[in-house]
Amino acid sequence: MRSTTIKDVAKAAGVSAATASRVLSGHSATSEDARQAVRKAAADLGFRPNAQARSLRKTSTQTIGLLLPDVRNPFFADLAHAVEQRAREFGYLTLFGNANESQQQQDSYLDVMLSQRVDGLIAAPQGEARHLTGLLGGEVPTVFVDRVVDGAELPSVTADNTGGIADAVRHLTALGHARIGYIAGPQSTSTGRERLQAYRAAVADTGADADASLVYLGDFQSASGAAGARHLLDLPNPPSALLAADSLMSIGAVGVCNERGLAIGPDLAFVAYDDIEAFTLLNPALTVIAHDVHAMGRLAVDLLLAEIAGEAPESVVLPSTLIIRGSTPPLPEGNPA
Amino acid sequence: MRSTTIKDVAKAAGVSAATASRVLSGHSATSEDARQAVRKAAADLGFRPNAQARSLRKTSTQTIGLLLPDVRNPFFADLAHAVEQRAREFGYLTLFGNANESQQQQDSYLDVMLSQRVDGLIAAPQGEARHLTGLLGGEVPTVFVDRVVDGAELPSVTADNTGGIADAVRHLTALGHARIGYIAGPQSTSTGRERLQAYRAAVADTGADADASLVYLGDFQSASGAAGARHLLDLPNPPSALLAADSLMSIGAVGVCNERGLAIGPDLAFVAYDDIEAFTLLNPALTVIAHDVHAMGRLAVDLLLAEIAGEAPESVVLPSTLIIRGSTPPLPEGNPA
DNA sequence: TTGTATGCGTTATCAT
DNA sequence: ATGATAACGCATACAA
Repeated sequence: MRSTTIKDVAKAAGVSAATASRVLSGHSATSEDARQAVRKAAADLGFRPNAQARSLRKTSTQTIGLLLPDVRNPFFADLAHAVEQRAREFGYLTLFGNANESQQQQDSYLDVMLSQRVDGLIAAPQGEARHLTGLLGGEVPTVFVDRVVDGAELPSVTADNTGGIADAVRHLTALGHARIGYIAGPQSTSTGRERLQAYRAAVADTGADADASLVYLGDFQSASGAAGARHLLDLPNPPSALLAADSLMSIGAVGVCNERGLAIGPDLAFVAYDDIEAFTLLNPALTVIAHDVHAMGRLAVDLLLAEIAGEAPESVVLPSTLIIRGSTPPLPEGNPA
Repeated sequence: MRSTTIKDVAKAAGVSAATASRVLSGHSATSEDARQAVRKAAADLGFRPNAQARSLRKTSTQTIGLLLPDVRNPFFADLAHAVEQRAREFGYLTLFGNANESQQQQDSYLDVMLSQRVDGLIAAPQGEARHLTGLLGGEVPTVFVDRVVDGAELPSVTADNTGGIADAVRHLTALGHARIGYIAGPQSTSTGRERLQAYRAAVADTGADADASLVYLGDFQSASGAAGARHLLDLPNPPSALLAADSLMSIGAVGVCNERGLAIGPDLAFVAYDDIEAFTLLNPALTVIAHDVHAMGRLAVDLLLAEIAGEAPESVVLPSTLIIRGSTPPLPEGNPA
């Protein structure tokens, strides 16, 4: 049951292991005879090189680690796809870890990936710098994607959180909304923090109501979006517009509105973060803050490869685009007071 | 820049590499003194064992491969999550591959995973038996999930495709629909084939219209769902109900209906395959054929571990459940002719 | 062009 | 309880 090794191939081909290795990796000079014999023997025996042994000898594993908080979030699923396809173009296998929005699982995956000697790491991290840097103290080239960790001086590819949220708030206040409810992401993530800060700044800037009870702290999962919507709609003086900080929380929040027979659009304006196809199917379709996820994943890989090559790539911030749809219609009752 | 090895730890602790190894893997007997010294040295140096070297020496890698056709499909994203979490419980790392609904990428990932010497493989395959078995000719314990490959005698965890589709067709005909449009999955997958066959059988069974033009062959991606809807709605004698064979094609199809101002429910009954949360947000919410994806992923891991342990686990078929929602209302115009 | 010998980092064997 | 040594499978430096 032991799998065939290069020695078996060499023996069958009547050459030394070294020659077999040379033929199979196609590097050094080999004779036509040797090539034929070795190739035939390898095919006959179904030889498959042992990647472990190879990467023990070389120093690279041709493997990158991708650490994501939640694959079930369509944004990260798309990101995973983009990263994996791009890495594949360069001959890298993507080792995928799902932290499940949990510190502990994140740390444990980080540990495993470093043990696996991935050539590089792409992570959408959470938590604090000393935590992470303790783990990956310059051990391996790393790029942050979507999220960053303050104080960790690493290249990153992120979205313009601030601009996206500001656009959304401006759009809503321009429509006449003075009380905008905000379902925030967890403050243990940079995106959660930045977006909340941007919301507060934009509210202050546009003169909308800065009532602290208009903010609900969620956790980027659907259920917390539902809880947030309930909290905000139950307020004595409920908001006339809702803004949720990611797609899953948006789904939860919209579900609650439907339950209550609140018509999104006429009764309540709604802006979602991240553009997922299903949002265009709702009636009305949701206004969203959109990003080029594909570019994000692609760039993350490119930056990582540059880093692996010894360069010091610049971080990239991708633009956010507000896509206005039916969920944020002009208010019928006229202009803001 | 070379990472610290067990020899460095041994030297710092003033013991041999063998003793250091014994302490760190906690197997054999060691003295208290040795344990303390080695642990301290390892911590000080930030020693992280090289998994490559370890699995070269042992025969296992504590790694399983998961080969999926498309992470961006919410069904497979959920499945990936379930598999990964379950594997993790048993100390296995999941090596994840996205075949992108492409034979070629599937084969290439299979090759890489076998080279990486995964201890087992969970795959939602496509294509033909000789193709796959050529690749994984008993080399590694394997379990099929969701899809199977005919002729490959391997344990599998699948859903009751036939029952799910039959329920849906019966439900629609009971409502009075005689012409049911079907957007099928690719016939290179077992699920695509089984579901189409089930549709045909159920149509014959219930006496609905067996017009071959009511079937459109899609590819499990959103765009083909849209194309299918257009094709079917443009028929001279269009169907009064639509059934799509997966969630992404459902999304594409619903988009087309919206574009055309066709009201799902009143104007056109709709049943989607797979229950994704966003479907409950539509107005009306979609009737779906649902499955317990989490159980599917979990079971796939359990079967695989059994196989790795040398057992011969039985295949499992999970039930399908028809969840009736607003997209398939009773027809106002009375009973079928 | 080819073979021999050595080492990658770890653990199992066999002494002591 | 511990140390020296060999071996896992592969790729390369060096010799021939």
